[in-house]
Amino acid sequence: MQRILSSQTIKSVSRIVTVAGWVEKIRILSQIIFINLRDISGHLQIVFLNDQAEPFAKAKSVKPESVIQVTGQVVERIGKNINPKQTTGRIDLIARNLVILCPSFTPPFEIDNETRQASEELRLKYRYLDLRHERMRQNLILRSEMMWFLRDWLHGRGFAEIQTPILSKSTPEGARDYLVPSRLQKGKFFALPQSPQQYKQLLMVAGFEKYFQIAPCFRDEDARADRSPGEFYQLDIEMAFISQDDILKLVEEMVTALVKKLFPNKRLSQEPWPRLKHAEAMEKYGTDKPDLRKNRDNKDELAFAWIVDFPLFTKQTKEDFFHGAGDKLAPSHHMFTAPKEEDLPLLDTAPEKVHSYQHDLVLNGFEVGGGSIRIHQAEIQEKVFDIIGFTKDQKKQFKHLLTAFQYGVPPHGGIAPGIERLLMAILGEKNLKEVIAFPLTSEGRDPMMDSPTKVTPAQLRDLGLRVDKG
RNA sequence: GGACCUAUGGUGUAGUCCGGUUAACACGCCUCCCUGUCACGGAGGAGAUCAGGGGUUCAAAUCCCCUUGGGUCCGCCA
Repeated sequence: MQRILSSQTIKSVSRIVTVAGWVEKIRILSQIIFINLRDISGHLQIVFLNDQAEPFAKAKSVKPESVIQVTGQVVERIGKNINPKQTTGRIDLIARNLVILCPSFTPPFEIDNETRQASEELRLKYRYLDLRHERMRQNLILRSEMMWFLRDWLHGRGFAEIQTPILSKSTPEGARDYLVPSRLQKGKFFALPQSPQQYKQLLMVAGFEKYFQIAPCFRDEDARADRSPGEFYQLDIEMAFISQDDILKLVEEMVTALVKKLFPNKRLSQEPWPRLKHAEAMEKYGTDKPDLRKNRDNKDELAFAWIVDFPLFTKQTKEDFFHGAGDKLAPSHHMFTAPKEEDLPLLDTAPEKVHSYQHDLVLNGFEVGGGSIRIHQAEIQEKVFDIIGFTKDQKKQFKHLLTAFQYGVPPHGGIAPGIERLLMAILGEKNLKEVIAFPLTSEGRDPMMDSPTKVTPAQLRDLGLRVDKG
C-alpha cells in the first residue's frame, strides 16, 4: 500500500488510504481518540474508534512528535464536525491500522506553540525540532521557492550559473578572512571568499557576458540581527556591455516578479522604485538605507529604493587593512567600482569629489544588495590603488586582475542581493536566523553540532601548524 | 575590543525596585473520568539546590562582588 500526503486525502473520500507523519496533538475522549497528523503537506485529523480495539489502544499510548503510519478510510465530516479553519477540515481519516514507526521523547519545548517560543540557544540546540514549527517550515520552503524562481528567471534571460572556488585567496578587501591551512603547501593558506567579486569579473574577461551564482560568502566579523556570523548567500550577478540603468532595471523587474509570484499578499509601496542620490538620502533621511514605507505598521508594505551616486571614496579613519596608510582615502564600496565618466578628470586633482557608479538596493530600511559598474581599464584601476594607498606588495596581490585586464575586458558591472536579508525583509522577520536552516549563534557557535571544536595534534601536524598554549 | 539587557520546575513568565509563610500562573508531563474533539473539557498528582561561586544580614530568588551562559547595540561588516 502506498503512502499518500495528508493534503491528498481531500481527493480520496471513501477510499482506504495510508498516511504517515508526525503526531502533533492527541485528544483522548473515553470512546474516541483524535490525533492530528503533520506531514510536509499539512495537517490531517485521524479518528480512532474503540470498535477497532488494537489501533485504539495503540493510539492511547502514542506520544506527541512520534512518527506513525495510519491506514484507514477517508470519510466526509457532517454538520458541526466540519472545521473550516483547516484545509482538511471537511474530512476525517477513520483509522483501521496504526503503526508506530518511531516513538518520540517529550520534546524540550512546545512545537505547536508560536507565541511561547523557547530561548534561541535551546531552539538552535534542537534545531531539527524548532524547524517543525509551521512558520519555520514556511520560511525555508519560501527560501527554496525563491532560489528556484531566481534561477529560472535568470536562465530564461540567457544567464549562465557558474560556480567559483570556495578555497580562494586572501586579499586585502573589506572584512576579515576565514583562513584554511593548506596541507600540500605547508605554511600557506587559502581564504574563503568574502564574495566571488574577482572571479565574476574574470568571467566577464572570459566572455560569458551574463553570469549569476547563488554564492556562499564568508566574512569573519561579529554578528548582528541582520548579519549572520560567518556565512551567508548572495545572488551574485555580473553582466558585460551594460549600463548602470540596465542593472537596476533588470533587478527591479526580477524582484517585482518574485514578489508578485511568491508573496501575493505583499504590496510594493512605489512602482517604479524611487532612485535617490546618496547625498539626497543622507540629507533627507540621515541614512543611506532609508525606510520609505508610508505606514511602518503595515506588515505587507514593501518599500524598495535605489541609492545611487555614491562618493567613490570615503575618509579613511578606521583601523582596518588600510591602517598605516596615513591620510589616504578608502573605497566607499569596493576598489573595483568605476568612477563616473564625467568625474574622471577629478581623479587626479580632487579624488574625494569623485562620484561612482555604485548602486545599493534598499528595502524597508535594510540594505539588501549592492553593486556597481566596474573599472575595466588597468590604468584607472592602478590609479585607484594608488589613491587608497596600496603598497607595491598589496598591489601585487591583485596582479592577476591587472594582467587579465590587458587581454580585452568588456565594460561590465553587476550586483549582489543578499538572499537571507532580502527574504527576512520581505517576510518582516526580526532576525536572519529565522530564514536560515542551521545558523550559528551570534557568538559564532553551533549548539547542536557543538562546533567549532578542537582538533587533534595529529591533524595540526599534518597541516604544519601548532597551537600556542596560553 | 566596548556598552547595555538577561538567567526562576521540561517550556514561557510573575515575584526582585521595597529582603520575611509552603516561590505563584499558564502550557507541557503522569493518573483517573468523559463518544465529535479540533487551543477539547473535568478531577487529582509529580516536578525548582531561583545559572554558578563568594559576601552582607537573625533572615537572600530579592542587596553587593566575581564568574559563566544567552541576547541586542557600538566598533567592525569593501
